[in-house]
Amino acid sequence: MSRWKPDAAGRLSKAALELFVEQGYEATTVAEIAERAGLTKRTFFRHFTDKREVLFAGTGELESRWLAGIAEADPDATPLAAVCGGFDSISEMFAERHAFARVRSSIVEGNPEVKERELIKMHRLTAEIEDALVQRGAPAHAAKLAAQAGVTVFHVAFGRWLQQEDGAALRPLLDDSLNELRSVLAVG
Amino acid sequence: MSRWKPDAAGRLSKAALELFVEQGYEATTVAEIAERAGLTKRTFFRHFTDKREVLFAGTGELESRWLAGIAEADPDATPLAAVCGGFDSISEMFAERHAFARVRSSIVEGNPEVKERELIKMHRLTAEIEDALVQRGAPAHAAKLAAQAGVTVFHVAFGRWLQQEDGAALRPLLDDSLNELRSVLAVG
DNA sequence: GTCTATAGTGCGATAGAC
DNA sequence: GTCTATCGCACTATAGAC
Repeated sequence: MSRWKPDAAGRLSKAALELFVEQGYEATTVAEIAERAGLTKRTFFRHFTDKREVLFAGTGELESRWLAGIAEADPDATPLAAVCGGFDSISEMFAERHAFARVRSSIVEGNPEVKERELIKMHRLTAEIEDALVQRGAPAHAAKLAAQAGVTVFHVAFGRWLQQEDGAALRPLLDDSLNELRSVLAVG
Repeated sequence: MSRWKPDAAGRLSKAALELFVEQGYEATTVAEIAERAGLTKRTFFRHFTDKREVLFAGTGELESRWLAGIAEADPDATPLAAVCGGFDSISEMFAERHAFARVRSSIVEGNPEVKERELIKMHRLTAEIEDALVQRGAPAHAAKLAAQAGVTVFHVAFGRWLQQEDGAALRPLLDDSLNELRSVLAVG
């Protein structure tokens, strides 16, 4: 039996989301979040660099799944095919988190400073995908464009998934989104 | 004869860029910028909401040219064609600013807080392009994807243009970038 | 932990243009 | 007289140095 309850970071994230819903993001202090999680403010800052960051606890998993998907793609696959290689795994990851994702999204969209952080995270993710493609031997330009296209496809599909009332699968929306991007580019 | 020298904002921008090159962004104070422009700190903040913003004085022109290009596009043009409608005007705008753009870019890339602001500006621009496409009657999804594709194309082309030592035209790079995006999406 | 420098704000005064 | 761009000064908040 360990001395502390497990998953301090998870408990902090959960407490934070609850409080943000109850009283709003700005009105919630780090001390309150820590208290609800049965921890101290100091411990909060050991796990998260700042208050915004508690809303990005899951970001690392998206990134690692996506990059793993690229790493596992057929070495002969095109850059775009490699980028899409992680879509199955990503969709699985979100399968049980639809309600959570909707709540989280409403907080992010409602707070410009959190939204900013999200933009930066997405930008970093794009850069890492690009790097991974270059590692696979993709030409620099193709890597940049494929990475950006993949993130756009994800972003659009994810937005549509969030708009759904029910938690239907993300996976088909990713394919739809990719096909729509293709047809948008095909004409004109 | 008016009481003040004209173009206070322009003088502030110029002074700021010079000082950022000479001593770095962080090491330069707003008071120094104002002094070099023959103005006071208080006046600086009448023209720019904060220190970062002085590096985005030209952003509005890019935006207005791009949106004007969309507005002037053939009503029957596809969303993507409309998005590309402003490329001529945008290329002209940068024709005489290659050296300036390279210097500015080095400052933006070297300062995370400025880079953040740039990401946000790009995001807003994308949203405005999307809105303009919706105004033209484009379906919501197509508008979002075409806007994002257009900004990606611009971003990639602009990056390549900045890397050039000489100030060759931006225009052909935009076409190249669009064609590369098409071929990246065509396969895989 | 304290101190300092700087970002950024509020507000009244000024000196013209109209 | 009003309007506008600027100045000047006192202020707060905070990040970084020490």
